[in-house]
Amino acid sequence: VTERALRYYQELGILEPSAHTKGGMRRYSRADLERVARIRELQTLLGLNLDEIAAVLRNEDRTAEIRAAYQDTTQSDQRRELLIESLALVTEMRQTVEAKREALDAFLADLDTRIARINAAFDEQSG
Amino acid sequence: VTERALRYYQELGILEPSAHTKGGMRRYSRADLERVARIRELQTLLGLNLDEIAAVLRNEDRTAEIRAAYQDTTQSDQRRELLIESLALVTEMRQTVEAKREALDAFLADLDTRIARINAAFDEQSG
DNA sequence: TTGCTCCTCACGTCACGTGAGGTGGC
DNA sequence: TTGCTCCTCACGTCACGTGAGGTGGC
Repeated sequence: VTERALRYYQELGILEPSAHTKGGMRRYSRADLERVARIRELQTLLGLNLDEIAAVLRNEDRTAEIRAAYQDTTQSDQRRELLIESLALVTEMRQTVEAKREALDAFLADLDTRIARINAAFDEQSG
Repeated sequence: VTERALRYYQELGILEPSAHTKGGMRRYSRADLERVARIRELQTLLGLNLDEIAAVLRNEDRTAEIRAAYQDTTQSDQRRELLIESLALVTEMRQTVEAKREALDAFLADLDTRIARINAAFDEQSG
């Protein structure tokens, strides 16, 4: 992951360096880098574009907020709303991931039959 | 998959329409469309770029050729070479797919703990 | 103080998307 | 014969890659 990518994520508003030096240099914390890793994971594993990733990250940030402010019991209605929203989003993502995994399994099975076929051709040649 | 994509694949030499009308219109056979499906599968599931896909397709085309010309026993040495090459390529692909599947499994497990956590928060709220 | 790193434009790339305008076959 | 489909440029887009040239902090 290059400098350019980090700047591009910042430009899109999905990654803000947690600190700047007085000279204007961007400082990335460990949490920032984990966020970068999350972005790349969502890109490569699920094939999401940066708009979709922005939506996922927004939701994850909000649920993290709820968890952090769990003491204040006053707004339990709003909290319930956010829990419902999170559950819907995560469940939806789970389904797409599950579908992708099944497709990958089918792909693997196909590769295995190819390998078996090639080995059979070898045997036929030797025998 | 749009017209533009088909033309682009043709431009790169990875998909040639199997026939043309006298007027110059491209005719895609069922085998052509299967090739397109293969291209998309390699793109979306494995994240290969069109250069890498070209290499995979070249190999698959050659192994298909070998299988088709299996009668002529004369060039058994060359055939063995191609079998070895194919086995290496398919085995390598199998490993990357396996790695991807394991990553997806880990991703699924993470989603499941998130779902469980949200449900626990619901229970805590109701109880 | 001197490199060196980081900075901001800005153009290039890959895999197409999307009209713009024109010819030719059911 | 008349639309309509397919054709070829050609510019736009997304997610960066890659220098070009300049300032500022160990």
